[in-house]
Amino acid sequence: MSIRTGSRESPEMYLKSIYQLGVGDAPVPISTLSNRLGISPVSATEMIHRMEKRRLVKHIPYKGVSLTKRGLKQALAVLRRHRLWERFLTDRLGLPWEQVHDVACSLEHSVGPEVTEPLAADLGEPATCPHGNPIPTAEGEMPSERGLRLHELSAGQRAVVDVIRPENAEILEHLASHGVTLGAELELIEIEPLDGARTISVGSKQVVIGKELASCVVVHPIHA
Amino acid sequence: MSIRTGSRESPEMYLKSIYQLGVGDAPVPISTLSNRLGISPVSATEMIHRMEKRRLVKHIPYKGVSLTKRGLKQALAVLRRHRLWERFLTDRLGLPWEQVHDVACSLEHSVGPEVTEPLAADLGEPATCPHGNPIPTAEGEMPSERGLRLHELSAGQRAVVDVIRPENAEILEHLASHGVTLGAELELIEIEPLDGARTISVGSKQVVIGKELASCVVVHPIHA
DNA sequence: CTTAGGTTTAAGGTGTACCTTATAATAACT
DNA sequence: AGTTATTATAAGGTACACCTTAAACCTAAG
Ligand SMILES: [Mn+2]
Ligand SMILES: [Mn+2]
Ligand SMILES: [Mn+2]
Ligand SMILES: [Mn+2]
Repeated sequence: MSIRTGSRESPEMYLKSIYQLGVGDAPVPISTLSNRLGISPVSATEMIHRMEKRRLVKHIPYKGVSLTKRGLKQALAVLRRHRLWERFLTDRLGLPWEQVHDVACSLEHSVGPEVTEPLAADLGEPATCPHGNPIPTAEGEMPSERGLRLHELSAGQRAVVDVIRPENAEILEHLASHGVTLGAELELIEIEPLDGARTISVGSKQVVIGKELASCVVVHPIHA
Repeated sequence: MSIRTGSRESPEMYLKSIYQLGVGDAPVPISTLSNRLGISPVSATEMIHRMEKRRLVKHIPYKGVSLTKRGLKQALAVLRRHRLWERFLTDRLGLPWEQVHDVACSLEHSVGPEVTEPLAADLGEPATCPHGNPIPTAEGEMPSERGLRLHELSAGQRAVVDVIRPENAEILEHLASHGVTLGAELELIEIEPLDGARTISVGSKQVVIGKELASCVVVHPIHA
């Protein structure tokens, strides 16, 4: 039977986080990483050392970590699995979109391409996850993400919702309850001068959304 | 983010194995268990001790291990997940039946009922896995398995294949290549007096199968 | 009733993945 | 240049899940 647990989980989560925290080729400070993962900086450093031995990351002391070619490839593979499973959970099983992220975070470590690719085929090779984030290709190419954040719109502008990020259950649920879902068309009515809260109209309703929350919504402007 | 790996895998594999090795209420010797799992008896004993603290098993020294109510419930839940994933992999993704067992053995530890039950519904609440083994119900009831093994048939008897067990890739592949698949109708032609090899006819062909292998095939006799 | 063989415990290790509490080293800022 | 805050390392732990070798123990068979 051979049990061989292997535990790919933790290193894969580090890889994914490093990828997602990185902007351009700037190294990610270990503190940022440890913070995101909810792990002590000392433990994160330990893990980074182990991963460096496996040539998954490069650590420049006092600067941060960056992915090697191998690491990047693996990170994108995990991200692909994650988003494909999310699609499966919503499209095939009908789970609510605010719930699928956590489940997918567990499934993403459990299978290889022999399952992922047939799954992608069955789902019709989707380009994005249910929250609008692009799915890396099987070859490890990440489609470039373009788009404005909602808080970057100016008053009077109309736009369509493309992505919600991060994929936090509370955020997703809250936005959805106000009608802010993928594909929704909205108009920015006004910006509160003091706290930066945004009043938007979506559907027939008007909603007020804090600047913080507004920055979670990625849109593309339209002229109507 | 909270990484919390938890590692349900190993204990769950022990539970599943104890369930499958148990006949009736007889305790399973740890040597049998350690053997099945490919783990040293000392390590298995260690694990059993940990599981006993969690009230998953009861260990009677020099006799063996048996599942507690809690342990049994969990074992059947794992088995249900395993067999549902197998069905998913064959029915939805079209993976070959000799390959799905190993993949399912990884997936079975990754999700809870919030996924399993919608999955079961999507699959049409199947009663058996692709290899014919019964799927425990969501309530934790195991449908009783009845049926003769192929090596228990006498010459001249006709029967239909219900289950192949164990779900070993080589065994499955070999049998399938001879036309011995679920639902196949066969007739036992003769039994070799010396080594007990069975000559059977299946489809239009005649095949010789060792006694060992014949015992992996569960059938129900028919009168034709 | 003895004893051989299967079973358990003891002892000491490995590697992973986390923790805390220091202390050292460095980068960036005044 | 000196101070401060961040970052890294050192040291010592925990828990899991495996390993080996050796001694102790029980059971069941002879
Ligand atoms: Mn994950
Ligand atoms: Mn998503
Ligand atoms: Mn398994
Ligand atoms: Mn099966």
